[in-house]
Amino acid sequence: MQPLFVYNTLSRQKELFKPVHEGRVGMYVCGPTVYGDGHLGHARPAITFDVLYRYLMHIGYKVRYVRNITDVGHLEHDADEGEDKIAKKARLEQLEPMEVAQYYTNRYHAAMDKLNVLRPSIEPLASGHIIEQIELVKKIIEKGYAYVSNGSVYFNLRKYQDDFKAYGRLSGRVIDEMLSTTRDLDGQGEKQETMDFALWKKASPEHIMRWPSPWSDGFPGWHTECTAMGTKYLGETFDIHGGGMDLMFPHHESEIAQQTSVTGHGPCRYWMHNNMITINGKKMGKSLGNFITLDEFFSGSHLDGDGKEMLEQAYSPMTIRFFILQAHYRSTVDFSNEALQAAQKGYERLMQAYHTLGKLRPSKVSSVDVKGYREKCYEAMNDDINTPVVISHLFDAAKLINTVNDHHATFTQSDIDELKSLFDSFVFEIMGLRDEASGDNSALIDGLMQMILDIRATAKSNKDWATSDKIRDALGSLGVTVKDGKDGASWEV
RNA sequence: GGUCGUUUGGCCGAGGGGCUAGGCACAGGUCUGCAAAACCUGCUACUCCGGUUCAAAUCCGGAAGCGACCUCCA
Repeated sequence: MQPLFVYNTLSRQKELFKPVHEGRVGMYVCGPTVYGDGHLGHARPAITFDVLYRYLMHIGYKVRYVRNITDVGHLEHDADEGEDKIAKKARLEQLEPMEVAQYYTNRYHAAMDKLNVLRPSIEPLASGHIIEQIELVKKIIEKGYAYVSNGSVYFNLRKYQDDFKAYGRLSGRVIDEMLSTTRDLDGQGEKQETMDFALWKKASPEHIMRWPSPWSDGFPGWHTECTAMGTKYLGETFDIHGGGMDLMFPHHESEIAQQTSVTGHGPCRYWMHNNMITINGKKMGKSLGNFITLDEFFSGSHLDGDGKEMLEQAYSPMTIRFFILQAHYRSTVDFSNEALQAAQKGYERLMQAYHTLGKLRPSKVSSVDVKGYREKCYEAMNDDINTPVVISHLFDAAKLINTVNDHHATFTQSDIDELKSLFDSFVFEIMGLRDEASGDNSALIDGLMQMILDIRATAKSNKDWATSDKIRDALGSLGVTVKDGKDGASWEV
């Protein structure tokens, strides 16, 4: 088993990963709120934890990966009055709330499939676990860490903090100070302290998403679903909880509080957070209105607020995936056309090298050392999933492949096999890249292309440039590039 | 205002006391009827100011820029 080190937000350092149950991993990642199309920012946690999921399986773990769908809706920050995102969208579009949720869930799945993000083991819906959330709230009340106020239930943060002193540990916040400075208990509405957060919220008459509960017809607070569903499917203590950095506070902090108030400890051993994607240096997000949806990337059309086209071209799903993997998950990545185009070129270079590898003829002796790449790639992955370094090693391997192809070095068959296996493992299986160029009827196309290139070779040997150029141009207009080399012509789409 | 993080070459982006990151772009060369690809060569950077050290982009202190989260609000 590879020694995997991951950065634990809780301890602020890299720790050797050791699962609760040997050989098995329970992983929970905060999924999307389905009230709008997924954008580039959604792709980051999905891809980051997809690679972690793939890697854990690759090194031999049996993984249960839970990623929720929030279809109950968090309240809109700037909503008029206590209306949640999904309910608002539904009202505006004259739809059932669940119709909205289903529509965007389908769209999310389609986009993730294109990005080659594996479906999690369990993808629970918040709306399907209202009972579990009510049970959770009951337990918190029983333990004395919540109070009922006018049909709503709030978490008693001060009592929790007095007993556990844990709130703020994850996000590095000093909550005690904040608590002691917010003293005016009057005029705060239903809450005893402004810091208290809702576990159950009574629905206003116009609020259309609602469920019965012991306290009121209403809906669960926005941190309860992850606690309830995480516990249900992964147990009271599981291994990894992931999500975007923006969820660290208050969402994950509150999850810890809820879970700790019931069991005396937090939900998991390792907290992992991916950083944000920025656009012109600013976080890409729904609330800022500066996001570009994934479908827009795939189609190459996005108009910004001023009606200006932001995308110079379409970017394929694998270009997006490669772009994200070329940065470490804990760094911010800034969107730009130039960076995306560089990613596309790099991705294509890697894929070309893989194709070239399949065509190489082995020599009796090897003039290079192919060993070591695999070990270096494992080393990088074990060092907190350092995909950019993995990629750099793979580029080194790609260069070597091209060198051999140009007859400046030689491979034995075992060298070729080793490199093929290296690419299969790290490029395709672990990093989840897909070869977009290779189609299904590739055998037929290969045959046709070979024939066409033979004709062209004949024309060329007769110095019939008109014919050879015509073939090349015609193929070019179909998107097929002809590349003349020393050993004859090859082609690519 | 608070907390945390970040600042690397034309661009993206790793690393993190002495040793080449890698990719993209660009320039020259090899190959080629031309072009493209590939290969070779070049471009060699760490915000600023102090300090520690034989040695700092890397550690310490300070400044500035940028960002995230928070403070209002569920």
